[in-house]
Amino acid sequence: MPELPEVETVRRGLLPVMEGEQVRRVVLHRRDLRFPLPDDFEARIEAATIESLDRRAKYMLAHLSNGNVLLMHLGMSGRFIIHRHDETAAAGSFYHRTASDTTPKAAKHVHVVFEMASGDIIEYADHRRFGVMDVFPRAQLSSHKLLEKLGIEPLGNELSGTFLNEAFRGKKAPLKAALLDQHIVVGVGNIYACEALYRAGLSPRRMSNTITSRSGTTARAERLADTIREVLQDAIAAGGSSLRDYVNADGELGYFQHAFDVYDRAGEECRREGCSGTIGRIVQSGRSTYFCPVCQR
DNA sequence: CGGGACTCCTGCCAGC
DNA sequence: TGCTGGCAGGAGTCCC
Repeated sequence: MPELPEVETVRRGLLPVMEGEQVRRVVLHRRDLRFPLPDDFEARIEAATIESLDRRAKYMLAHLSNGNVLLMHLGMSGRFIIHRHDETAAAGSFYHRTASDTTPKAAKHVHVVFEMASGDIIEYADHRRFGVMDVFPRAQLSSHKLLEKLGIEPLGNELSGTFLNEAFRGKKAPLKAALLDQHIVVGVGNIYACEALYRAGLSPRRMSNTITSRSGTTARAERLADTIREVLQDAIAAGGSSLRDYVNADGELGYFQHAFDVYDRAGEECRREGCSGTIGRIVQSGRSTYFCPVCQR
């Protein structure tokens, strides 16, 4: 599932075909993603050059030379498929179709196509249509509804035990729910919330305020801040090192399945040295939580 | 205002 | 074999 590391890896996969490149044409097969695409979506993008492709939380932000910003969110099933322009292809073939024609899963659900001036084609497929795209003037960036209330980035200097101590003071929601709350720390989804809590040895059911104190920080808050960052960094490193696999032969930027310690491991042995626990699964706010009831307290 | 339930959507898989 | 129901999950919205 696309959490921050997957979005970051997809962003890096898109850089070579997007950054510094001009969009020739935008083709929409349907406009109803999670929110309807604005009527002027194509017009705001066509002929513009993508000056940079950034990430904020789980959103990718393409800054366009015409002053607009293209916002893209993968939702749960969003995928990009890259068709590199094949210069060795026979004249007349605009781009080299690959085996993705035979990958019905993604090909069937291509909703947005960016035809680049380079000849490269970038397709966005999203069978569940939980993904989001929008285009708006750069001046509206900080006030954009989807961006303005986002919490801090987990990979920067802001995330610390002190920050979590402050954010979780007086917060009664379980730690798992607090980690999923994008208004506090962004980028953590269901999988990495489980993994971070496991590494921190904290129960997902523990009330958030129980890892805080009036003194400004606690050992548990420090530890959790560290494991959030580590879990995400490790996943990005794994995604980056496997980028060639990640951008598969079909040009599809898929989600690399990382090796998880607890996620989807219900009934299996806890991997912590000296722990004899068995990974359990519970449901919290409608979502599966995996954890070790023995070493997570 | 905080927190939980509900909602969007479709593919997939277990179970009958 | 084919249908059904449950599950997956990011995040906005609604309601208590």
